[in-house]
Amino acid sequence: MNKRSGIESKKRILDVAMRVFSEHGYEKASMRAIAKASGISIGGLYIYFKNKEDLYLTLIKSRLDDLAEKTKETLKDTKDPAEAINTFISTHLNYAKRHKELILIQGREHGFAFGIDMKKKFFKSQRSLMEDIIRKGIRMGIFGKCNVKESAKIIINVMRGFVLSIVVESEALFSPEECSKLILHGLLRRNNR
Amino acid sequence: MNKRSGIESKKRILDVAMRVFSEHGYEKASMRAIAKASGISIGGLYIYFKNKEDLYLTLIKSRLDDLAEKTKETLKDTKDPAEAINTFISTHLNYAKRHKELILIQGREHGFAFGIDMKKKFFKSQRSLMEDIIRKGIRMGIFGKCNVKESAKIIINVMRGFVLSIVVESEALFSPEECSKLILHGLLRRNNR
Amino acid sequence: MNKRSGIESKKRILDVAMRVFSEHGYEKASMRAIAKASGISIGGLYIYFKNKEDLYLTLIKSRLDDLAEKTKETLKDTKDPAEAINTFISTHLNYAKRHKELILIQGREHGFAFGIDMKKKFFKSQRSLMEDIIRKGIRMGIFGKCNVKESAKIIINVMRGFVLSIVVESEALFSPEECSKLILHGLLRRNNR
Amino acid sequence: MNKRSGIESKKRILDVAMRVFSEHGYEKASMRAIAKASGISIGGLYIYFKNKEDLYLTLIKSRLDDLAEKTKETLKDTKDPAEAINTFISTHLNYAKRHKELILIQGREHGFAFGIDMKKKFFKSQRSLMEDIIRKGIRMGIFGKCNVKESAKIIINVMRGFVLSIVVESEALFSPEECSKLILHGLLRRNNR
DNA sequence: TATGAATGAGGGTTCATTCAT
DNA sequence: CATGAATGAACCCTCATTCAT
Repeated sequence: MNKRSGIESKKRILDVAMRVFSEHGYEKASMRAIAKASGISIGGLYIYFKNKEDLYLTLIKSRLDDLAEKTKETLKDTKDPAEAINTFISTHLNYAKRHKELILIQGREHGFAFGIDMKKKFFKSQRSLMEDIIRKGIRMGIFGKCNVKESAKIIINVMRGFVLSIVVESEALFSPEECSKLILHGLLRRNNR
Repeated sequence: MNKRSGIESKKRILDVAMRVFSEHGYEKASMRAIAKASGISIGGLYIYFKNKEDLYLTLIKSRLDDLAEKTKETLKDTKDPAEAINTFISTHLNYAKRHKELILIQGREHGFAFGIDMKKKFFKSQRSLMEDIIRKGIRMGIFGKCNVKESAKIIINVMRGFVLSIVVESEALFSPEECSKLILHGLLRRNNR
Repeated sequence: MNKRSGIESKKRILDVAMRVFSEHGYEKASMRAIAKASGISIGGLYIYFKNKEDLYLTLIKSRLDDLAEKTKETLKDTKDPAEAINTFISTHLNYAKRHKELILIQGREHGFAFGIDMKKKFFKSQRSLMEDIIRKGIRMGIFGKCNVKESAKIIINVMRGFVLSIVVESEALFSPEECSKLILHGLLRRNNR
Repeated sequence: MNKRSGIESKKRILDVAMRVFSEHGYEKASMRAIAKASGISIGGLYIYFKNKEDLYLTLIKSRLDDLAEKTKETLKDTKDPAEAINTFISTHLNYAKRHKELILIQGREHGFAFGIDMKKKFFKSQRSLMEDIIRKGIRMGIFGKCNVKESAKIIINVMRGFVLSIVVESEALFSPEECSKLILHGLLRRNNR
């Protein structure tokens, strides 16, 4: 009814869809509900998005791109690898806390490979970012020798676990500071007196 | 009209359901499909399980109980905290790899709080197990001082992330050894030669 | 499990079924529920009754026969037609109040002609009983001239309406005395000074 | 994919539903059957009615409102209470004969209180209409003294019984004239010559 | 562009009835 | 006689998607 620019409508739909998807999960979120909450007709949805999956994927992609962008941005002028780890972790954790919906990314509701390539690509790039940091740390003599690839994977996975715990048990949320500390120093006591 | 013992049928259903749920996710897994794959009629399913949710929850609970049992068992005669960490991690990671379906546990499908109490309870108990290990390590002077609770949370979350990566990007799987190493030693170089 | 005589079991089933049918209606009453409440296996039900319909019909018939018997009994030595009307009405109304389940008789849940012949037969016989009373009253000069058949029908229908109101709106229940009075005297004022 | 106006479709569904419900009863009437007979898809039914119950209730309400309206209309300019009784009875009986489906109103299907409030309200209002008539008759000295409320109840119940007999045994139908006569004059002979 | 009525496959679930034990 | 696991058709309802307007 309201005359809106196409772009505006599309953005509006995406915003609403994020909310609806994160509230009900992919399967239970209905196009009808998204349409209604967007103030757009059902048919209207299909003007902007090929189908439900397309809408969902577009959504996820935009969020993932956003986080990737943010990460790169923040890391840009961090020289110290230890601090970079710190920054990386807190950026991710805070982003996750702010956009709980991201959990959806991981949701395993639909059969395999549902926008999975996109997600893989995202995680891969984040992993390689982390690898760079670690490698640099080792090169600079700040970090001990270790399997760079494996370590990067592990750290990325901590973040992934964090996202999950937002949903499953909020009391499991941990602080970015403690996380950095553990990742950097480990549990074992440093016997340097 | 095959006559099978009730127990046999129930077990058969649970096995098949695990497969179907993990293949399609909760929402997309249909009772029809489970029935067919079980070689049991649709109505037959409802003899053993009140409804779909009941079937799902029973499933998850058995797996969770199993892992909890296994963990406790393995940890029983481990004296060294560092080794305990090691054992804990490899037990979980290997279990997850063997029972990829466990991912379901984490799925954020259907509205909130869907068997979530059960899951919370499980994670809480695992967390407290981990806390005990860390506390013991500190008391013995093997681990450095740290926020026990936070550290436990983080370690548990690494495991959680691992489970997820099984689905999302198998190349992100990491080795239990490297994981223990990172958790124990941290990234920073030990400056005691 | 318990060894019971067949007759005893059959009676037990009928009693329970009456309760269950009247609580849930024919369609919603399940054989399973009747079996459970009877303490008899599902299969057991089918030993005594061909099927659900058979069970229902047997039930209704027994109640109807019971009421018919009771009516005849009570009327046997009533000489005065006016008193007979009185007796007839209060017998029916009280029976209905005591056995609310009778409503089922009228329940129109299933397609036409579901034990309808039996019901017709019952009402026909009650009607002819009433006709006899009225005819006798006219013959004796106590009742005024009227269409006997029509009047009988109407009176029977008052009873039928009463049964219904038990379910639909209990506040519509009326007293047998007032009913007899209306039927006998009518609304118009008697201008015999 | 026939495009019909919403109102047209809704009306069409209601008409068909009335037929189907009255033919099979609420429980046995299936949405599929109603859809098919309406020339509308199953899903289409749910555009206009929230669910089966809603469809049923809407149906009943419209009929009840219709009859209530008709009654009031007809009674409006009837001055003589005796004639009013006459009118009231024949209006109801004729309406019932024309719309046999009204029986549904009374059906005791599904658990208690299923649109029962609506029905109660209807009957209550009809009852109070009848009470007014009777009271007026007494005041005018045309009717004898009697318990107004009870009498009204009884008369309403005659009508109710009539509706039922349409289904159970059509030969029990009686004429409005005879009914009015009985209600007005009673069975007893008037002893004023 | 935009609408929303219409579709229809498919979902979870129930239940009368059968039959091997 | 008695049991109750098993069957499968049928029920109500949802929802992504289409298309005449």
